[in-house]
Amino acid sequence: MLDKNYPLPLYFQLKELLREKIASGEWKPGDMVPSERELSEQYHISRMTARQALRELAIEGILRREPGRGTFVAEPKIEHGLTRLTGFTEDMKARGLKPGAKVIRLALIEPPVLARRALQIPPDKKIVLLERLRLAGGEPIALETSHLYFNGVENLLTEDFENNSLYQILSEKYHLTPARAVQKIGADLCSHRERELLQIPEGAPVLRNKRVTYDAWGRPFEYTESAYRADRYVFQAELSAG
Amino acid sequence: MLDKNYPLPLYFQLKELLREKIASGEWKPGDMVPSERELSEQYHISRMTARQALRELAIEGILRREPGRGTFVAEPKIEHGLTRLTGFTEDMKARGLKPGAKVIRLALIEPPVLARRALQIPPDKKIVLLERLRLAGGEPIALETSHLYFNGVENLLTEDFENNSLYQILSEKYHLTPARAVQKIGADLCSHRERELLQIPEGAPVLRNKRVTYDAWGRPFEYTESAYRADRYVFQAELSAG
DNA sequence: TCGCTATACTGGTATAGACCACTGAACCAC
DNA sequence: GTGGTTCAGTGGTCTATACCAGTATAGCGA
Repeated sequence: MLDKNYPLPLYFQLKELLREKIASGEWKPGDMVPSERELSEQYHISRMTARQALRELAIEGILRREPGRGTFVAEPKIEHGLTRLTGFTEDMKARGLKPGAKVIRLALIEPPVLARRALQIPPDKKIVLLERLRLAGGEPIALETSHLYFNGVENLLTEDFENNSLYQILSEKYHLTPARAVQKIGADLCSHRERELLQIPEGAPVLRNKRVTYDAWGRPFEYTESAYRADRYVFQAELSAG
Repeated sequence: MLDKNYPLPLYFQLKELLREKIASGEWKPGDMVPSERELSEQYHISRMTARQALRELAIEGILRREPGRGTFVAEPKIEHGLTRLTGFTEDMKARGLKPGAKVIRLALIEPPVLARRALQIPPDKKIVLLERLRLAGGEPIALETSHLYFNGVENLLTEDFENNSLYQILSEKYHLTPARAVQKIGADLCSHRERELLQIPEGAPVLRNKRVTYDAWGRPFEYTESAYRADRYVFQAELSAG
């Protein structure tokens, strides 16, 4: 029941109550929830108060309102995918998998052409190349080749990239936080090298991802090419109009 | 001024009016906008109506509300690199290519399981299946299989989908505008059927895309599976932090 | 059987009034 | 000056009521 003397607003108490009904499974996706008028009568509150609770739950994506029909429990929300900028580690955690990494190569090199162009690197400058086999639940998922370029990038050569997320190290030790990224996603057949490292059959498909990451001032600092096992990984994207 | 007889709701008219003040630069970021009570007196509307306009603009990130102080014009947003929701036609035009389509199948059918689940279709209801070979510059690019379900969907059977965009027809004739979509992008090898239609070699990779599209009320109305030629197409996404 | 209409719902919009907690400034006593 | 009180103004919450357009259905009439 709702309590007028409780410090929390009535509409907020009602929200929690409705949320609980859905979380407990008493109301299932697609079910109609009581109408605004029913709720106002049942809990002795005004229609506008019931309305505010329903409206906010609808904005949160928990309910779905249909004029003339009623208010319904929405289908379970799928996690945000593409629009949020995350690295492999955070990505895997969000999918409920334990992320891992095996460093294959970590070196200061002359940048390849694509990286030089993407990161706008002047001639004679070197970059750090970090190649890692990415694991989830102990299984190889992707081969990640990162090209990094910023002031003092050579300090990265002594970091431990097997037990730490790249973005975590960049953020905590170098005050370099990714603000924006552009990525291109394509399909391809695996190369011989990828075939061996990812333990997939010859001629198996892979998802290729090329990503350029920018800091808060719009400076590109990371260009990463990844090859994901197609049988273990899909990109998820949420699009919106306008 | 606001017009009670105008078909658009008063709070909506007020929103547009306030938006205009901000867009024109009359009100700058950080400025305080008139209080709810001032607006209700000035435009001869109730406080709740003014409140709804202010609340929605705050949700959109255009205004910032501070209890006890007032409502202010928000600082311009930094992010907003959201992926835009478009169909194949608009997508190809944006890439500077001439889009085309060849209808392979257009029929009223029992929905397959995946479509039934995605579109929340009750038993015994039929849907429209539209299978098209999509072209760009005369060359086959993708095989698109759309499942459509909404009130009056059977009228789609007489539409011309070779010379008109699906979203254009839905929007203009059925007042159905896509507001949100969730898509999953993966890689795979082409099937025999795709191989023939897309004119690619056996064992060639394809990009697979499964998309569920929702209208402004959050109702799913389209579930589309597409297979893109990997040698002709890449998805591009812009990500932002936070 | 088919199509229409009346009816009872729904959420959306709108009004008018009320009290609350909080902010900030003016004021006052020390 | 400093610390308190008062007070007007703000957004937040809440009640009660009203009408609208859209939806679903039961029942009637041809």
